[in-house]
Amino acid sequence: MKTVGLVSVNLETKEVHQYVSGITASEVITDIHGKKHGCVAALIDGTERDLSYVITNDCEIKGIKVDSDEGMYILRHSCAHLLAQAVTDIFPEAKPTIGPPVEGGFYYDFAMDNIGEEELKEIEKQMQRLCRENLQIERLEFSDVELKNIFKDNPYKLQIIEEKLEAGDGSSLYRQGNFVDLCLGPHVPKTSNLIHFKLTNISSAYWKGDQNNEKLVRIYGMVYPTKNQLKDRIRQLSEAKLRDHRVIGKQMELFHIDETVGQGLILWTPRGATIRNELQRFISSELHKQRYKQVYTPHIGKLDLYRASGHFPYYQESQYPPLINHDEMKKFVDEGCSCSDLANKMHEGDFNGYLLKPMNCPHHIKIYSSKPRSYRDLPLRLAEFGTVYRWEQSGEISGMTRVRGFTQDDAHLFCREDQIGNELLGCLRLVKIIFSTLGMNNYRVRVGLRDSDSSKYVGLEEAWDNAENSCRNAAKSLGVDFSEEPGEAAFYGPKIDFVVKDVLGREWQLGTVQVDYNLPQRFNLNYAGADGKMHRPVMIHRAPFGSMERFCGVLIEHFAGKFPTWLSPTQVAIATISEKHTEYGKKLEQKLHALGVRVDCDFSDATIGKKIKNLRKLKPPYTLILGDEEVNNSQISIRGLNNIQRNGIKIEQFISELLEEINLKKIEYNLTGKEN
RNA sequence: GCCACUGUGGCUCAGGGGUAGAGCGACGCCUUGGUAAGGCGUAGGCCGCGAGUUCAAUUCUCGCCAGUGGCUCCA
Repeated sequence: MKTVGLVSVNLETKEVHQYVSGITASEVITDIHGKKHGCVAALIDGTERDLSYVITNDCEIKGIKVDSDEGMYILRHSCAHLLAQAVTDIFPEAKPTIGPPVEGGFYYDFAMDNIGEEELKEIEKQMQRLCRENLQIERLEFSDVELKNIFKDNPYKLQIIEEKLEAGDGSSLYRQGNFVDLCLGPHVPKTSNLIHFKLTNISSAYWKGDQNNEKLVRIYGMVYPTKNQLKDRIRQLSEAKLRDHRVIGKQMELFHIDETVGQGLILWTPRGATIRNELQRFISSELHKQRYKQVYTPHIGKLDLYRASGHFPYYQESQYPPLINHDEMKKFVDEGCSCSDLANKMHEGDFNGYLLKPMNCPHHIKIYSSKPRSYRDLPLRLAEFGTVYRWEQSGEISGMTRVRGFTQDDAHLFCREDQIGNELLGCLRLVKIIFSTLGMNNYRVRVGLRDSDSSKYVGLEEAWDNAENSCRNAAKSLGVDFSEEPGEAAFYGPKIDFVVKDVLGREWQLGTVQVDYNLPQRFNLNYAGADGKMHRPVMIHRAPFGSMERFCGVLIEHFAGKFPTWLSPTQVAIATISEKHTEYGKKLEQKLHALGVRVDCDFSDATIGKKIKNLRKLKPPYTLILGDEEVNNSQISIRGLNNIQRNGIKIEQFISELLEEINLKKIEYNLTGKEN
């Protein structure tokens, strides 16, 4: 062995250690951190390497801990290989394609016949066997010619090799037992490192994500360094399932979707409508404070309006087809006009039908232009809970979060160029008030800017600079993390999006604020300036909730149905011990109802335990228990949703505390204290 | 839109070529009970819709509709 001294710098401590050339990364890390170093790979001179990597030169080395983000990705990636090994063991004809780690887990796509749940179990078992065999995972280097020979039966891998050749990335191979896969690595050292895994579901995908390509079987899974982490995640997922707004929505009777009404069309049942109504009242009062004007506009508009706005020509695919009037319909029928003729005529503007509005802006623009405007009128802020209809792809539609008819808490601000900054600030302030009132603090802000391809965008360069700076400054003023994303602007202006993270870790784009130079131009909007000349206003579109439907869906999951009292469809439930207490209960119900409190009662002859159990399905913040004790002393006993109990409360005290909690829109249930 | 899977009383689900079952809920009676299921009984279903195969279809096949998980798209 050569005895060349080599320097390795431990990045964490900046200490310098000397080793004999030919030592592995693993040995170095063990020397520095001890045997239980918890590393799955090493970062050597900034490049991720296997622990078995042989060091022959001076370098900087740092262990990659399994529970770091990088370490988890390596673990997941290795587990994807393990999955592929098990699948090819059981189904020799299956051709592995790609299997990357993703956030929360990994997947692998195979060209093979469809499989079901039972096969999935079989694959899991085989993976477990392979883990217990504790196979070494080793890296092998081959020339491209050799690689092509190894994968000669797998056209997908061959394609990848070709592309890698082109990119000059070089290719390597990883082997565990009799299984080899094309991969750059790094990987964990042994299959036993992967034992805490679970396959989660089977789905389908297309080669390279293109539906013109072959369809592949995709298997998803997750893996963790320890059994407890895996168990925690499984528990978290099953809890998240219980929070699913589609499940809770049914249980609490918040909304209904009926296939005879139509896909993606929400029927707000009374209890859900209550939540929506409270939210709308809340936002209306904030709009009033910010000197918005509320308007109402119809659900349809003439096709020409949307030809002028550009919505009809550019987004026809995602709209409901236009409506046409009786006379025209009759004329076309008499002419023996086919559907495609009709479509062509519509497209060419031969007749003027109506469109279900895909956006509210054209209507609001017409309100703006309904009379001459001067600079003194600006900013003009027009708000509407405006319902719009869009033809979402059928496979995309889901619960309340992806629908075809939805109501935006929309507004359009018409302002002067120099007012943009202030207006944006106002918009963001509004969003912040709303989110913080609802306790939704896990969100991030995305500022969408233009990229270098100027041909994609309308409006003047200087105007864009101004708008982008205003967006940036407004986002900064919020005091939350924000990212600037070039290329994410709309063609008509930069935008600020609010992305909320739910309990499952999924992200939902809710609120949005967008600057628009396009529509004022298309509709030739103007105002008289102080200089006596006509100027063009700028528009800002903004919707803090996005849509009432999606927002309520996300809120249901956010609160797991346990809404704060001011929002809860049932604020107080009343359960009596026996028939003797019904009269007292009814009086109390009337009193609360008269004060605007939403009450549900159970005066039936069921036992108190049963009544509580049944009422709990409505998730009322407070359940009042009324028996002899309470009736005789003009008292109540309160049982909270958190199961905390308070007895012997005077009715007047309860009412004043309850009303205070509702009026202040408190998030916590104050009357029964905090859960332990 | 594409792929796979699913569709049985209000809800959750079992069953399966000979026209249907459970639990919860609803309703009625008994019970008058103190904090997550008291007892007994009754009603409720064109087994998603339409065709085909069959002596016979809720069950098998095809088409459609809808839901679920993905892919793709999202002004």
